[in-house]
Amino acid sequence: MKSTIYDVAKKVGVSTTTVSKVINNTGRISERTKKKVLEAIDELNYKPNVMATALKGKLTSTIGLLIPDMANPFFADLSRRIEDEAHELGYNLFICSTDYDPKKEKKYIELFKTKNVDGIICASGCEDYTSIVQLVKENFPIGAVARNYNNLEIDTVATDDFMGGYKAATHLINLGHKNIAILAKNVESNRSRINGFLQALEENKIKPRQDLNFVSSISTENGKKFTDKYLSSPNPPTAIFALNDLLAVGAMQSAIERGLSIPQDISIIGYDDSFIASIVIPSLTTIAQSTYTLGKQIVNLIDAQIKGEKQERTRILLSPQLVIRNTTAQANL
Amino acid sequence: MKSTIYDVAKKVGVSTTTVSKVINNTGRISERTKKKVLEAIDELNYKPNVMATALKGKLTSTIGLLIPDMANPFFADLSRRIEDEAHELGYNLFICSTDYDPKKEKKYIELFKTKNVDGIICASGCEDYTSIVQLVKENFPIGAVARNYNNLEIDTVATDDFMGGYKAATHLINLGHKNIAILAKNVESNRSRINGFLQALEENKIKPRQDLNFVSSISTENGKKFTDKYLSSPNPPTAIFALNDLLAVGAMQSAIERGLSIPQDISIIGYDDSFIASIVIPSLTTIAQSTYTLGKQIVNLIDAQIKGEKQERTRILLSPQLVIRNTTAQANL
DNA sequence: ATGAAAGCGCTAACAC
DNA sequence: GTGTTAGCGCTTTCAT
Repeated sequence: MKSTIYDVAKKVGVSTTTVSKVINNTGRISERTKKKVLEAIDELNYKPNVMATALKGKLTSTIGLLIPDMANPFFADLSRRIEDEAHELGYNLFICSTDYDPKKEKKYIELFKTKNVDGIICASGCEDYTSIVQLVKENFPIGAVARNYNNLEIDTVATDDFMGGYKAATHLINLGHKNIAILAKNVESNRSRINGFLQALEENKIKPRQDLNFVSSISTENGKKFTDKYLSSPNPPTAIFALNDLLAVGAMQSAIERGLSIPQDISIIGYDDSFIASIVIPSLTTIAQSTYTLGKQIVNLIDAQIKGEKQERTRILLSPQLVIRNTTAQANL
Repeated sequence: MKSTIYDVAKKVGVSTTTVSKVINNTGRISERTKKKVLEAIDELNYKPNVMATALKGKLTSTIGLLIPDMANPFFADLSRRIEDEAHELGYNLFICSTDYDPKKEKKYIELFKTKNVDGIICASGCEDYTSIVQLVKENFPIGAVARNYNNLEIDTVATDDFMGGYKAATHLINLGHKNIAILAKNVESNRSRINGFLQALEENKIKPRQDLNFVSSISTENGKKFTDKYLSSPNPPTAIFALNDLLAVGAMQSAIERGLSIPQDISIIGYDDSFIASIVIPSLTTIAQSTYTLGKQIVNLIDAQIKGEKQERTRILLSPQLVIRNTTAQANL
């Protein structure tokens, strides 16, 4: 049977109060009894019952993590980084995949609350983020990662999406591309990237294509399907900017199936620099977001918030990096 | 402030016992009061406090999941399936990555216990599984997925590794390959696959290569490195059996870098059929394990165990499927 | 420096 | 059909 604080108290011959005090390092306890209590705890292999502690209003050392989909390599990677840093700081993680569905998001947030999580990290990027707003209002410890809610005062660690789009476009433009198609899902982060992309086009007096259609979900299948459409249009692009590596791979498949050589006949650039970017052949030029920094920073921000160490909110915007590999080259005009 | 069972009781004008009874559907309550209580619960948006319920010895509706690495696509996928089925049944998931380290496994299991999880699903596959044995002894609800502890009486859903190895070898042998190298990590599941592989070789009177070296960790880098070694040996293989798709991709990279054509010059077969198998070009022939079935079944098994619905343990062995794509062809002798 | 006692929110005998 | 009461394991005043 699991030993309780009573067992420890009885064994040492003190009250549970005393034991509680040495555990929490509160009040004043003589070195002698402290030592004896510690020994007893060790011998009995006593572990405080989190349920009971939580019931008394203390923390549970648990964080809830909301992501769109664990099976998406970028988020799998990000989750792993968050997990590592969270464990480092003594937290356990509840992870829930929302599939960009605000209903699921809401349901999971309620779940998190009934389970008394100390804080919530949100990377889910639902278009309707009413639930998040609500949490902020309640002053519940919450942070956003890889998402940038501009109008919300919330701890944030994200990459600069506008800059990412700008960098991708600039790279392609410098290679002589003027006819660039876009592969994207219609979510806020992607719209920012597209704005950055358009800005670079404008600065170079290049008129954007008018046939942008958003994919319904992020998958290689959709990347392929939409690229097929672009390539069979009357005015096929010489380059494709995919706002996710998975979509980029779909674009590659489409091009190859049509007998096009990458990057000689068509340039393709992805986004995220997930591991698949270095796996595909030719390896994918892409815009990198550091899941490591993203994960580490947000956990520390949330931790500080939970501990009440800071009142003001912090917004960290990381600079995305262009990683040039083998899917982009001089435009073949 | 969050409302408690007392608030509900007061509002309706009954005792907390009555409220508790309608919540748990125990005892006998008149339809009239039942209805009134339910209404009050709704109005106050009352949610039972899990901590308090758990303290009374009830379940927490939480399951702990142990996997080697969330960033590994196979396990990311499996986790997602488990997550979906678990939510379906009303469970929340704690996920921890063990990196095949028994120390971490032990630590996380203790963590799970202090957090009062109802059960644990283990896919971590540590060589030293003392902690798992201990759990079984304690009669703690536990199940193994994608792992087959032969000598342990434990709920299990796994694919038949021996059969998987056998099928891979047979496919290659039928294509005329006699000189096949292996890429694997030295863990139990892989050793079973290799045994199946060797069995097929023996049945066809083919002598296995003697230069098998296990990789220290599963990565494309290691797949590439070890394939480099095989291909520069005096007697390079005509086919490679990689016990993980990631390793297979590394093998592809090595072959391509040496100017070999796949599958004309060398055949490569992977394992798992994770999404990367259909992403790489040429797409990868591989042995498929159904993460969907694996995940769904183990969660149901654990659920039944938690609810005390079954005493005997079940071992489900799924049949792995050969998925022929474009990296295997007739041996070029 | 230590302990008695109340109470966190809930459930389960047991009584009526 | 409903309520009284004790207690799950712990923390925290408030005494001493």
